[in-house]
Amino acid sequence: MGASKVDIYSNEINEIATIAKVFSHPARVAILQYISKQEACICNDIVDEIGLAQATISQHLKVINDAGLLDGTFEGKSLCYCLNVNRFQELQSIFNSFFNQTKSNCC
Amino acid sequence: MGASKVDIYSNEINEIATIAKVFSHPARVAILQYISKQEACICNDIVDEIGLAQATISQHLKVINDAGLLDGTFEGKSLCYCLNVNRFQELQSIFNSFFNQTKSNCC
DNA sequence: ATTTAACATCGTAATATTGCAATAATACAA
DNA sequence: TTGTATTATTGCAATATTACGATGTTAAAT
Repeated sequence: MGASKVDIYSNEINEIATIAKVFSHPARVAILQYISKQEACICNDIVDEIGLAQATISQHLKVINDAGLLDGTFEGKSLCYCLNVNRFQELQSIFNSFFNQTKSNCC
Repeated sequence: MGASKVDIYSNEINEIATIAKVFSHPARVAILQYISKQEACICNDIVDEIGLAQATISQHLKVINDAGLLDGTFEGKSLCYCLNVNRFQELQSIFNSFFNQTKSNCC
């Protein structure tokens, strides 16, 4: 096997897991942190900053983008990757509501 | 490759990614949610509830436990898995501080 | 001491992820 | 159009993860 059995879980559970997966790799966390610190940044900056190959960074950016976390504007020949703050806060609040509804009542 | 280059990131970044990884599989999210709803539960309950093999559940429980999220008490021949609420809230707050310090200032 | 019940661990197969080099695609500049 | 710079995509190789059956382990019951 090796594949997650996605269909046996509720949508809510799958959503939490999908969101968490975005943050489950340090490169993506670093990229998000870096993007949020810059006024404008292009992929090559990220490559220099993080220390992975350009292809690898591009791949991680795709994962971040698929989660709706990027707002890109085209500026000349280079892309401006920006954090989609609304979406970011949406993920935060989905996560927090999971945390808040998960309480222990034994031990 | 296939292995994450953990050593090129800060401790904070690796910590976020490590925490997120715990929640990045729906089975673990479901297990956490289930544990928090029960007054006492043992592994076999979880197996029935989630629909994965006992060995698989046990494996996921190990990941959850390694994150410090379980408080287990032994009751006779069966284990009582409980959520470590303090640790759970600690993870929530680490996550939230990451979210809160990550803001966009372009676009 | 045996059996039974509940979980853990091991071994293994299947799939996913990570990372990079090479190559494509795109947009601007000359 | 040709070149150049920037990012995406493709095609691997290496490692990680997921899942399960089989087998251990442990503790209570008989």
